[in-house]
Amino acid sequence: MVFSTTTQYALKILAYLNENKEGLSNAKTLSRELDIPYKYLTKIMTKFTKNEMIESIQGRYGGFKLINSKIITIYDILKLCDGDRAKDCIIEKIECDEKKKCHYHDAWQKPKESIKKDFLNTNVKGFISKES
Amino acid sequence: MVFSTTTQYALKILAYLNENKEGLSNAKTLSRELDIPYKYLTKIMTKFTKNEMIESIQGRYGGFKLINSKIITIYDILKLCDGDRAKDCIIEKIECDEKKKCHYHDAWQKPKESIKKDFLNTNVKGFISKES
DNA sequence: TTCAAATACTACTTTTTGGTAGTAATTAAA
DNA sequence: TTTAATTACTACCAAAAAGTAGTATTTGAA
Ligand code: SF4
Ligand code: SF4
Repeated sequence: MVFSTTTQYALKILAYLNENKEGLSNAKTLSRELDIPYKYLTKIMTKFTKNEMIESIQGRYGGFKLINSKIITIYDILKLCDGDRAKDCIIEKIECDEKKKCHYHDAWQKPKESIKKDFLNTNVKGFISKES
Repeated sequence: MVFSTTTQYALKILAYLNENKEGLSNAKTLSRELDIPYKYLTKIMTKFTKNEMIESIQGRYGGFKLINSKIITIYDILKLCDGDRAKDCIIEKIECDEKKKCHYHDAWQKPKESIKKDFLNTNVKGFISKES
């Protein structure tokens, strides 16, 4: 179980933007402060912007900031960064239900629930759970 | 959060060997039954054998089987398959303690505990927890 | 209107992971 | 002792992720 480099970068970035809610953060600063390669960072930022995860202001004195009204969960980030790889199940058999479950299914349930509830399904800004 | 292809293969293999505790399972069968590329599988198996995770019998009528006395946890598999990538923390800041923790630390605790206790730290053969 | 500093875009290179190919070594039954 | 089926070894190839380079576009202040 692994968090991809890109996901780790993304989480760091969002945490930073959350700290700096009021102002704009520019790529140069983010790169320096978070120790992320500048060019790689800008690539990620553009993707975020396109997916309306954050807002970008172009031109001189531009930068990035969180969209105040928007709830972003860690799961949203995983999906965006890792795409298909971010799945709920370890083994990924095509057919499985209660009757025909794999060796790991039961052991996987508790961690899975905890991940979804406490971790994935919470807002990045301050961690207020989306539901329940 | 992602389980690498190799880890997924490994888990499937160990589950299969566990089903077939009595006999030997050979690479050809494992490859066919678990839908894992034959050559890639044999590569993994050799690594497992070298790390004494399983036992291999060479030559005709050979194959692989679990070592009865041995406890293998899912975490052992992760470490073997993913090496350095398998970590306990998402963000991997170098310096962090209770006083200086990152944005995600608290939200990460519960899932982390559950993963370690219920999932990672349990024996692959039937999931008897190693400790507590 | 000019210009400097910022994001956006396109294309490439490097590193890591996943997968293949071919051959050598091992083994037990015939 | 021969042989066929098996694991082990070495080397390579392909695909994906991570990182880099250069240029175009945008923007607000001077
Ligand atoms: S039985 Fe459960 S753990 Fe196993 S493959 Fe299906 S969903 Fe995943
Ligand atoms: S504070 Fe906790 S979650 Fe954050 S980097 Fe450190 S150990 Fe990881």
